Amino acid sequence: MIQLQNIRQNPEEVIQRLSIRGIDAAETVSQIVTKDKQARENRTRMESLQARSNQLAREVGELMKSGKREEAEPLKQESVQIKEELKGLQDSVESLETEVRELVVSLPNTPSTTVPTGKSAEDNVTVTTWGKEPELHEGALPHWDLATKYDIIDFELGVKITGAGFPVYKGKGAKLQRALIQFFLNEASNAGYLEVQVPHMVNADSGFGTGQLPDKEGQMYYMPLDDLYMIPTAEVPVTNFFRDVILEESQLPVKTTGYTPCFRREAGSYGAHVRGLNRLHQFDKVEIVQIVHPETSYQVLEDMHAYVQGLLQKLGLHYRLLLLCGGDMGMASAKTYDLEVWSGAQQRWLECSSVSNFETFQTHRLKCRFRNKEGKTELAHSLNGSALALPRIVAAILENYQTPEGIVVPEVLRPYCGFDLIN
RNA sequence: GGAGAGGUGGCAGAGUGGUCGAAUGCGGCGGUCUUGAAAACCGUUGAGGGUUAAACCUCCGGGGGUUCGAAUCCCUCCCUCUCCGCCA
Repeated sequence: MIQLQNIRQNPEEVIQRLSIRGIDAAETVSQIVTKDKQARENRTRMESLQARSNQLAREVGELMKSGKREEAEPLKQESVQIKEELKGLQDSVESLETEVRELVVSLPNTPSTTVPTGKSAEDNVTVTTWGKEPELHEGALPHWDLATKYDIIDFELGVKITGAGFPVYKGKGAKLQRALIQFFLNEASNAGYLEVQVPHMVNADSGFGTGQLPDKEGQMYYMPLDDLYMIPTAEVPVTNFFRDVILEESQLPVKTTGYTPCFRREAGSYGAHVRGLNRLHQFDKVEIVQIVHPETSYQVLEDMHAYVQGLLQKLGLHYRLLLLCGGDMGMASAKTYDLEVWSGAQQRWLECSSVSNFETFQTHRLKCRFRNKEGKTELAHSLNGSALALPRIVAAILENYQTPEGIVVPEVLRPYCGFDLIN
């Protein structure tokens, strides 16, 4: 969440920054400022009463010790009175602070000044495009037909055992999937990320820490019996490693990578563009996460999308890099790049990675700090990116590498697959 | 699922209802000593809020209660560990 201190000190700037997202936060911000001021005034009074109360208790203690029970009586009386007064004050401070907190939590992150203003995907900026459209042979098929033709992904079987959006990968389809995971993890390790395996369910605290809760509750599968959520991305468990952690400055940056399946309810997103692997309830993804010094986070953001581009290039997939406009970014992000891979048979771009700098939005919620040179604790910055999300990569590989003889496996994956053609 | 134990500062581990934010040990940091290091010794070392700086306030799993005063007593919830059962 945004730091209250920022709102307090620069309300105008916060409003201005949020306008990059196309939202008008003036009303919310002014409410926050007003209520915060009130809360602080009440808190000051409350604390001076508490100080008096503590002092009285000490004095009573002294008197009791030295046997002067009678002399303690008037002090006790005063203490009881203070307690009466305190009760109301405490309630008001608590409710005011809760209101302030809820308002602050409801605000999305303030975008970086380098983020283009805009409301929807149409205002995103294409930064670079790499490679070119593959020339497909006559009768080229979309990946869902290829999946059936070569019997490598069984959507119907998934429907039977679970439901729509839970495909079953079979044979070379399953092996291709495994090869990609292996390839991505190895690349990440080589780039200095610590590989981890994490739980696929998280508690509510973790969901809050990375920004999924309370706002995106409906996007996660929830198990009420145990009060746990299926992870929508490895970002959630991995970033929460650093909840309530104070790092030494010398430990930064902390780089972590993990493969997990991701579970998303995708409520209300059924339609023409969700066929095949385009949008699933369960999919595989390798994620990279970094906790960094605030001064370096924007450089790291550039490094991270460059790293992801490297993966796509090694796979030989035509892609483009987008700088998201304010309105198309997730609420926790200060700046996001998306990578979209070209889907040859569908003739459209598919998002396969999203790389974001959250600045202190997550670390503030997580209380993830580091000790700076002055020896004071300071919020770190967090970033993450998909490296990569598998289904759309699989879709692109199947479609773009198809030939009349079968689907050619990209060179770099052959050692992992153990075959070079799907036929 | 059954039975029991426990949740205190980075870790370990004390704590009689009354200067306890909390003994002690380890670790960390600074220093003395040393050519250097180790050892030894001395000092220092939780977080958040607040203040120019202090004062001061909050926090001993969460929430509620008793009391002038709660880490300590009561209620409640959560979590962890051990044993048994079941099981990959």
